[in-house]
Amino acid sequence: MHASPVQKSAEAPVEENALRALVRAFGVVDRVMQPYFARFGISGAQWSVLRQLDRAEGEGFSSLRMTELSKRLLIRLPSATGVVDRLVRDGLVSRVALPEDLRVKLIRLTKAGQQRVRDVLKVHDHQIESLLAGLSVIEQTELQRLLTQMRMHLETQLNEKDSAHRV
Amino acid sequence: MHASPVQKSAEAPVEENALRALVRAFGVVDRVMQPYFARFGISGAQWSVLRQLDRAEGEGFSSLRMTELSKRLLIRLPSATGVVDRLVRDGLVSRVALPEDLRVKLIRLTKAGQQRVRDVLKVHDHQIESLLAGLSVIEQTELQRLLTQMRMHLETQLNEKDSAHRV
DNA sequence: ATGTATTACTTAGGGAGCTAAGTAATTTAC
DNA sequence: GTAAATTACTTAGCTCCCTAAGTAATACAT
Repeated sequence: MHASPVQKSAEAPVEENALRALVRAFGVVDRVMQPYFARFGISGAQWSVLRQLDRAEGEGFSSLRMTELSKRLLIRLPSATGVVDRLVRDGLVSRVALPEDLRVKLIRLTKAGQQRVRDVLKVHDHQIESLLAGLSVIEQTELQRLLTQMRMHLETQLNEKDSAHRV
Repeated sequence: MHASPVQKSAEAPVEENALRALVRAFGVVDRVMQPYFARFGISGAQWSVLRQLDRAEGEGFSSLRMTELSKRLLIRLPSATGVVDRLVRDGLVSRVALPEDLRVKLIRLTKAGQQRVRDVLKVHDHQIESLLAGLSVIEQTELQRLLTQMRMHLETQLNEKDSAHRV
């Protein structure tokens, strides 16, 4: 009945804690970002698409095909179809066929989509900054390095398994 | 200064990269873990529930109520309801009413659920280790520290907004 | 004691991710 | 030149997360 003593810390191995920390941090980030994007009438996933298209414009491409989009977003093709469906429905993006290859659908920002991107960008840096205000810039850089290193490792692992598959 | 032809402010601020790194890392972790858990006939979310219940047993509680479960999992109550529904359907967990307060539903592992936890635990440490093999133990610890610090900050921020709400 | 709040949980409905199984269009192979 | 394979994308069906709106059961307040 005395609840005070010791926490009995379950000694979960360090690795488990790092992973759990990742999952939890992501969960919280997600819960903060969702209402933020909702103010603009979009979701986080939708913003990712809009930003990629905007970025593509900066690189001189006025549109992206679905495969390219899904690669850049690190999601599977069917998931991309869904997000794009909703963006089309909301008039922020349009699907255009590529004449040379009718299988390909090019996705591009509509005027409204471009405007939406501008609206978000106006306050975006500020939002991101406040999200990460709990860490110093040096810590942010370190965090990014560690996460990227981890991701690289995992992607290698994933690819290996993929090929093993095919053997 | 130097900065070449100045990439149009593409100076993607550090913060954005740290956040993106987080989102991407989580995505990849998720894609690795999903097939892993699938081998045991469960999902990642289901594993989280099973593990919490197992952990609770270790702490001397043979069951957890929904609110407690959702708090531990850092998800909202309705989300917990869904996961538990599927675990009940699959016979790994059971819902029992608390006589003193009929609003409360106690969730506990069934025999099959306990067995499933044991099956997973047999290989779990190894799996987690291989996931994080891209980082040294020191790096893992640092990553965990940074993520936790970041999460704390965000949770504070969330709570503040919640209260602002109610004012 | 009785009517109102609060609490614990579920239901309804929407977005997003996944895999597996379509459907066209294009390429390759014979 | 047609049949088979491949490619690009969509559809179907599942889990999981969310918010908002129920529904009971319990607590509170008069």
